Amino acid sequence: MVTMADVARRAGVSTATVSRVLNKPIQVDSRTQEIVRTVISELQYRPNATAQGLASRSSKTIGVVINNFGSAYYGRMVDGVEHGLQSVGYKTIAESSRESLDGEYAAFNSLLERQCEAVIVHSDSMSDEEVALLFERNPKAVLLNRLVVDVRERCVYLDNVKGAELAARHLLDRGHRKFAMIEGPGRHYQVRERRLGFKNVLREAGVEIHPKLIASGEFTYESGMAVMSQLVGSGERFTSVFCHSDEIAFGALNYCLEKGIRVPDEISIIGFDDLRMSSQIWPKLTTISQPLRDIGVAAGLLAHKLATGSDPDCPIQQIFEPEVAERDTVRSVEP
Amino acid sequence: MVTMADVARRAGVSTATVSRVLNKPIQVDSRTQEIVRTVISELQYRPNATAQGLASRSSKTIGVVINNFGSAYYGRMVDGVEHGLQSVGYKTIAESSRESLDGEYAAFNSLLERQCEAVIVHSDSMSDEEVALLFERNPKAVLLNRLVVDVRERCVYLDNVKGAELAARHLLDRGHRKFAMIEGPGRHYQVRERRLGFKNVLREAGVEIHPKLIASGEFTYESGMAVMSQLVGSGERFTSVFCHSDEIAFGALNYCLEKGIRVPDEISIIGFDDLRMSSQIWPKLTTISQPLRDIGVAAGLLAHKLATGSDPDCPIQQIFEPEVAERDTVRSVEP
DNA sequence: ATTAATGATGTAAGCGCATACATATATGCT
DNA sequence: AGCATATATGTATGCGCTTACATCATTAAT
Repeated sequence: MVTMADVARRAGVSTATVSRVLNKPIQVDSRTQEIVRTVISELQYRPNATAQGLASRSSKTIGVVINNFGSAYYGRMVDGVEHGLQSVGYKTIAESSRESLDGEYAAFNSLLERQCEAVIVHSDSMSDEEVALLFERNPKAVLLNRLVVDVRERCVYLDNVKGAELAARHLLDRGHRKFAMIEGPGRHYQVRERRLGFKNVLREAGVEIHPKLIASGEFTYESGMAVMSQLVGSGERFTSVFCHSDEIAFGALNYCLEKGIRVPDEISIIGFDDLRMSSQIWPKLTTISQPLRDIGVAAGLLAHKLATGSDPDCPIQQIFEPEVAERDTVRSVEP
Repeated sequence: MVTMADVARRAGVSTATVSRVLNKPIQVDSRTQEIVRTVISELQYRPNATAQGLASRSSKTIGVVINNFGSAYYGRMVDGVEHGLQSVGYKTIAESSRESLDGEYAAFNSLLERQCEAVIVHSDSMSDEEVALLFERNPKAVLLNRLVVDVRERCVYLDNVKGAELAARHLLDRGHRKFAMIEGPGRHYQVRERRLGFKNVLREAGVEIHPKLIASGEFTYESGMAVMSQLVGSGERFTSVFCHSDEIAFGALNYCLEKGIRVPDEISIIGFDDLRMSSQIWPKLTTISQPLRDIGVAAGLLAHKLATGSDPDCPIQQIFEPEVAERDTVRSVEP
């Protein structure tokens, strides 16, 4: 490994000067700068970021913990985080929790040990109380796509209640009165919010949803399929179903198509997330869209702000608004 | 920040002892171990991985450069890498190239500066020569899901030629004789391999493919749609189309469905990749499946082997075999 | 010409840790 | 009791870098 000392020796200067041409070039004479630069490239010198971090007590990196890398949902957000951070000269380290509570803590700690100056957490397994406690202990933490009121100033998230309200109104406006809902697992905070928003609107509209037509499963295709089958077999009739995620909606949709139930003619389906695939299937899924990448960017910038204490030029958006992506799986019915 | 010295002082031992209870606990008396451990948790001490890395000259981390985080294709592999490395006590840092050649070099260098002991590269933009040169200069590099013969001992990849051959035979066996092919961008090595494999089989079978029915675009849904439209409009008839990726196939499929062309009744479609979505759409896409996650795991282990020089228990698989995922977009025709 | 200010560079300390080596204590053996 | 060995701990150096401070050479101001 070629070190700064090697460069310094060969260039006939001190290591301090080498360090300066790398970090504060204004302070050094342009001629010596040039010498040092050529030596650097001759020797293929590469600064040791580890040593830089130790010496400068700043790693210029921010961590993010996600559930896994395999799903595009997390990927889009990490993409955004990296993009936002890059614009301010910071690096990103993503670590996955492997879908477990312990994993979330482990990843969080690991990122702190790696000297991340702040860490962004997408927690699916912690309770609100656990999040609040963790954040109280760690002031340099940002919560990704979730709201915990005790630490709301460090949350960047979609308004899930509003998203579910949009879904409900969308169906209501198109004449639907017989609803079903496929929820995600109750431990997820999004599930509680989306349930709330959906029911709010129905209540206001004076429409009932039959208890048998609310069922829950995992946030997966397979689960969506299974739960849809259960709903259809329940004996209760419904003209539309609100799925808590697009993955669930894909499963529900495919169940229908396989069973010859026409969508949207017999049953309308509306999802939540607006994954890229949602507009690439047939029929195209009507869903609630959330700007995952933008949310990631904002989280990155907020984390950077916490890390550096610097105030950015423009305020950082923390609450993002969902929209209805109106496509082909919802039709109008006679009320 | 609480350091080792703080712990040592409070526990009444030297820093060396603290370091030992963390790294080689066998060497220290169980009673002092306990004391140190309680002090550690009292003080909430967290070892500084940066300093550890500097002092031990080993970061125990391996880097991986991918095109982006937003697509599940890369995500699956990163997932595998992380999984494989975790099993040997190594960490992963993924960095994206933002889809550019410069980005690939930048990410590679950045990972080296961050003291990764090896780096795994998924390069879409470098030529074979560029890869070979880079790898010659950097012995601790692994090429992900691509073969460059000059450095074949450091490649972990799918046999793309065979994959395309499988696709061709699958169609041939079902009576198809009029083929079309939608290629990805020619700069990608996979494209060259897949084209080769497909043509190989057709040639052996003595079947011609009309030049007008070979078209290329990007590895995207939109491009697949556009190119399919072009193919259909070409005037040449065909009963089946081989798409170089599932994304392309999704586009082709949706073009057909929107235009009322029945799949597979009028046109059969076969893809390549077997993304998770491929079995979650309707009709389910027949495609060539590649074990992305396993490929990632293997790449991680190979990188670890290069980094440590240690030989793993079992040999590391470098060539992975594709399979036909037979589903609902290919039908048999009368020859 | 003298002094002060400015600019360019060097000196040296120290970031938090691992580890080779030295030391001290306990154990086993004859 | 005396020695060799094993076990437990401490001492001190250095990993590669940044940076406060010191030094020296120029230049501007008086």
